[in-house]
Amino acid sequence: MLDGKPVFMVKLIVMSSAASNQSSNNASGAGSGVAITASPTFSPLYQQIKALITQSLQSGEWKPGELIPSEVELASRFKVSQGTVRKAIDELSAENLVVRRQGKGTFVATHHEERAHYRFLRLMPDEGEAKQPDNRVVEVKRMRAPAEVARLLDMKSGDSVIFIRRVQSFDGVPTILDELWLPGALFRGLTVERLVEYKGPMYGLFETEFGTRMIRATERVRAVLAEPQVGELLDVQPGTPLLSVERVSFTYGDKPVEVRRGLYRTDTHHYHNELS
Amino acid sequence: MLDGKPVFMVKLIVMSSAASNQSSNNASGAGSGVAITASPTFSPLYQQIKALITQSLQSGEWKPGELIPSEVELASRFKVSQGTVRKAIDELSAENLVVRRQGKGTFVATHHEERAHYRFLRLMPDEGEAKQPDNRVVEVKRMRAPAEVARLLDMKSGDSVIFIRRVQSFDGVPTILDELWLPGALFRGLTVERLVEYKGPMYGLFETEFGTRMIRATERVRAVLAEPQVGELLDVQPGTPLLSVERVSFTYGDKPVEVRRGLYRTDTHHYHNELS
DNA sequence: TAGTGGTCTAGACCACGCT
DNA sequence: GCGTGGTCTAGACCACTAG
Repeated sequence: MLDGKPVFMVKLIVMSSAASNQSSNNASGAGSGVAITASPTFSPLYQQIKALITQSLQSGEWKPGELIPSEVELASRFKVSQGTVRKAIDELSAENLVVRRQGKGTFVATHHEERAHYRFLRLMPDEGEAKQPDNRVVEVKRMRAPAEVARLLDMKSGDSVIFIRRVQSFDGVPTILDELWLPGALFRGLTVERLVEYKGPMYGLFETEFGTRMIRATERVRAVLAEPQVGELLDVQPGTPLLSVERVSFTYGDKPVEVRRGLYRTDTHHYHNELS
Repeated sequence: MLDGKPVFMVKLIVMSSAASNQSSNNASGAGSGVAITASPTFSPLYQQIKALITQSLQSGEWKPGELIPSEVELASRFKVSQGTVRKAIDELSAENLVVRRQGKGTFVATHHEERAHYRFLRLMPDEGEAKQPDNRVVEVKRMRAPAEVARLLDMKSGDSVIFIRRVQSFDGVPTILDELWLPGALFRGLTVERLVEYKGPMYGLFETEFGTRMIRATERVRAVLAEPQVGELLDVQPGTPLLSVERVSFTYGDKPVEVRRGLYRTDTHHYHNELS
């Protein structure tokens, strides 16, 4: 593997009589292969394989929804055992980067699936099943990044961002007011028309049309009072208590690519969370 | 394993020439051992091992903080390979029921550790490191379960519950007002004195003094306005927006054992969440 | 030095989905 | 029937901890 280009550790394809094996103090727990480290930071083989697979995901070699090579093929490609590849994919699967389907193969995760639609939407109805909201895009414009947004997006203040404001309704009741800031360079060509035309989750649009896949996010939730302008959009009195949800979303390499501020009505819905 | 007492599947210790192996249509993927099922519900061996270990945790055979038998010993006890035990413990570890420590062994998880203290407290300061709050117990009393509480605790309405009200402060600022309802039968003898005396997290007290370990919880978060009585306890004006966090905590076997309603000030703190 | 969990391998069979 | 992921085993060596 690695064609002799060490990252942290070089795995030598030596099956026996390892002459240069100076019983390293920092080796992997390999069985048949022998491994030594080039630096004090130890990294198991399966983590290196995981990193290599992640690179292929990030580079677009395997696109969302597509089938990736089977475990046996990856094992032979990387010159490791299937078990090692398996452990790497286990972690990728746990991180929702990849989805395994018994009998079919392993697929790159995509936001175009039922199961993904509610992964980032924690607002649930108090009674009954979760439903897909209706979207109404209020505004899309290009602007200069406010200082706070620029800081969160790891950009310079004043850099170009795309700003979106939209309202989501459940059963005709406006419930979520979202404001989004996206790096202008990544989302060039995003217009109100394309947003409105597109059916399905917005992250699906970002993934398919702009090649940016949201992987994880952090949220900060607060209680606030509805301002008059907000009250109009959400059809509530000014002073109504609302949840303020500040989200920062990340793509591969922990790169922030979205700042979102949502205001949620919680009279018939609640923000659901599992602690474990 | 199981001494011939089948749960879902019987693992026969037959190493070769399995005469009675009628090529079952629903067997485990065993290598050397042969396995057949007694019912149509298939359960992998490691899941059965996991269930057995969980039983020992639940029964108190191994108490919180204690070392459990090593993987090799469990493997020999259950007559399976170490790899199978390992996979079972992997899952228990992922569920925070157990903590692995390389070179030392596997320990029963406990709320008496640094790492556990913040597992169920999602309120974080906007700036700086998380700190342990100061507790002030306002009230402890025995009462009859309100209908809603009884429903959530899987009890009959009117059954005895213990009610606790307390205020938690950060840097002297009252920030959290908690109201708790606990099943009276499980927490008999819980008094305001014992709560006040006890240093450390409340779940640690529950675990040590009452033998009930909280494993997971669900929360429903809403935005509400401070009532006058609440405003006094949290030192805010009536009408101040607060987070309302309704928690139901579960112990082994998904049994609900706590209903908690927290009101959080979010002027200098926020409810933190990771989406992945 | 002994014992524990952590990594890695090789090989076997099973459940599943498709052709 | 074949290929995929899922389970299980046996054995090896490594990293870490403690006596």
